[in-house]
Amino acid sequence: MGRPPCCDKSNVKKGLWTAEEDAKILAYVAIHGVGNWSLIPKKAAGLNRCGKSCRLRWTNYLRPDLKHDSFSPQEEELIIQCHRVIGSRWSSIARKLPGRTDNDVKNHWNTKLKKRLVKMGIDPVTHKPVSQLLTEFRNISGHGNSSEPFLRNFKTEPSNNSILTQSNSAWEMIRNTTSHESYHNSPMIFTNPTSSEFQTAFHFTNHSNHPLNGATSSCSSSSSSASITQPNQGGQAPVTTFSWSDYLLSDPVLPLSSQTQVVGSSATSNITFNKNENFNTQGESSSQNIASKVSGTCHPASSFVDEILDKDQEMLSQFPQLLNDFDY
DNA sequence: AAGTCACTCAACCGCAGGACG
DNA sequence: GCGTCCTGCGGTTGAGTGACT
Repeated sequence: MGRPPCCDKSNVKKGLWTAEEDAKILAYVAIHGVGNWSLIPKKAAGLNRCGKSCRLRWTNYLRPDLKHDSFSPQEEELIIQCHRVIGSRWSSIARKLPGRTDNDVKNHWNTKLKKRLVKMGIDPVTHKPVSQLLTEFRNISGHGNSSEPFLRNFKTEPSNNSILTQSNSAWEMIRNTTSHESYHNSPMIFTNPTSSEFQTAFHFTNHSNHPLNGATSSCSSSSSSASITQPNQGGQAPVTTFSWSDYLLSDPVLPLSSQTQVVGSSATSNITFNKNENFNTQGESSSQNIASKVSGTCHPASSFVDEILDKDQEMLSQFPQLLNDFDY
């Protein structure tokens, strides 16, 4: 038996809000304050809206402290940096941007920033250059031979065409690819971005002196990506020093600490997170899933997750202020 | 001028977690 | 411990609109 609906949906208005409805919300808040949204249909006469819908209207549009102008370059850069570190935790990102809502940030990311990164050859999920992802994928998939049909689907020359023609994320494709058959059938074409494109990209994502640069997380996004690497500057070949593929393909008997080196753990950061933030739930299950698919055993993946958890603890212990900035 | 397409963004949906009785 | 209510969150949808053919 499921949970009953929050209101009688057949009797409730949906869709865009009118000025009159907005006025009723404002009047209700002025009298009763924010909260108890479920009481609105009873207390605000003539407002035939679900309380949940009223709360959303207030939160995303009517709140007096909201900005309604377009995002500044500084705000956009902050969104990108935050997304690189914590992924699609829009409410957390929005708290760093006064006057912006999670919905604003999410929409702006999906409509502008994600596309911008893709155009620059940056995977918007991992924030790594697509070429680097492909290199790593070759390493873990055993498709290092360029004569493989899969790799022939990837152009390596710079092109004016879009970087990713059919996917928003190279990593998405890699995640979704579970057999050689699908590799071979993949119609996607990847191209290497030019150096200038990379330089433009890293204007946003990798200032060498940017205080955010050292910030790494066990889960760079909500996806299964879990590599802890820093993109290189200026279009040079990126150097992966800590990749989940290391765990998937390395000898599980050897101590992991001797096989990997984590970058950024000694750097400073002003992107900070609450200690209660659970970065590992999705990444853990996903990486284990990938591990099962790729290696047929879960040992390397669980070691990988353990290592990530350790590194998270290490990072947080080094930067106590990390525990305070994001409120949940 | 009309039709189509792509884009934006407000709003909806389902789920999860905390508070409370 | 359990059920209910409320709130918050992230993903998704679809109406509106402008650009393009």
